[in-house]
Amino acid sequence: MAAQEAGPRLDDQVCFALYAATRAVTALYRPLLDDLGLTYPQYLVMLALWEHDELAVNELGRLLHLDSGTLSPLLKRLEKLELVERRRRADDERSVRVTVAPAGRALRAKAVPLPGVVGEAMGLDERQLDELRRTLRGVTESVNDYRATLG
Amino acid sequence: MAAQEAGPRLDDQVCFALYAATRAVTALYRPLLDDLGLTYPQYLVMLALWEHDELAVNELGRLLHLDSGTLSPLLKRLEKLELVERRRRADDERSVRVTVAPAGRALRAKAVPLPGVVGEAMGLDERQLDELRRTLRGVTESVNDYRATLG
DNA sequence: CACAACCATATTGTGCACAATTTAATTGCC
DNA sequence: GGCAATTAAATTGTGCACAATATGGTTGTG
Repeated sequence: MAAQEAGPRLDDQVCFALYAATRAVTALYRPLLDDLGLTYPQYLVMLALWEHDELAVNELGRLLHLDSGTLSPLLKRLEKLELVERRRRADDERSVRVTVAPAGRALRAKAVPLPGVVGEAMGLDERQLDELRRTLRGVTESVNDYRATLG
Repeated sequence: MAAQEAGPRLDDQVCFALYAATRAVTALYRPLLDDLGLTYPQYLVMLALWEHDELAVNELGRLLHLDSGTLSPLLKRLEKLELVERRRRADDERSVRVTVAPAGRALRAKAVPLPGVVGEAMGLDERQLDELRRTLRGVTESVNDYRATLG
């Protein structure tokens, strides 16, 4: 009954399944996003900005679970592409507000078909996609709560 | 009926849920793996080697879906830590076979409790974990097949 | 007002991922 | 045997992630 193996096995790990699935999906996005001139993390930032139109760096970080070490250089690249604008707030010079530039707004139309393509490639129906998303959000929240009890 | 939004929304994206869950789980692993002196990708490599004892770099790449650009420097770091050994095959000098060094074998015992901790932190029971793993593997395979048809 | 505590962002350094190229060895074909 | 095609790793360059630290601005307290 007891496993002969003296340790954890690669294929038993849910974490590896997660890791592999994430990389497969972002690899699928890559050629599609190439047409928009974006990387996948840049695409996520644009998604957040298209929805909110204006966000401080720390608000973006809260939405995407990313810190300034990741976001600062990424936002500079988006700025150089003229997709976003960054401006220090007049009433609090510590804070940088990020807004969508005209070229960034125009890009949104090209992003509309992406989720459809990716959803189809995943081979799940609407209900399964919904359940997977719910499960993953539960895992994320549960793991982050658990981490908070340690750190 | 039709969405008012003119584009995809961040929270609707299964891909973002995947991305967030993967990063949360690897962040949970990080302090645990610090005790073993490993990063998460290095841990995956050790998992594969503990199971197979000897693998060529391209076999390792097939198992983990990684290429030599990622694996070569990673394996050199593991070699410097004296956890693995790398040796060119005598009968085919192109191929590098990677084996577990004594210190790497000893490390396996310390890795045994990890999956239990992580499983618990995810807040899913055995059956749910199993289903999630199966779903994720299906997604990975389906997406990779889809990518292959694009070429 | 001075100044410590705090806050938001930026910078530095390490280690993945991955595309593209390079190097070196092997195989296939004549 | 000679030589093009193929194969396996390694290298180079870009862009995340993230820890640790630095920079500069703001707030609270005496």
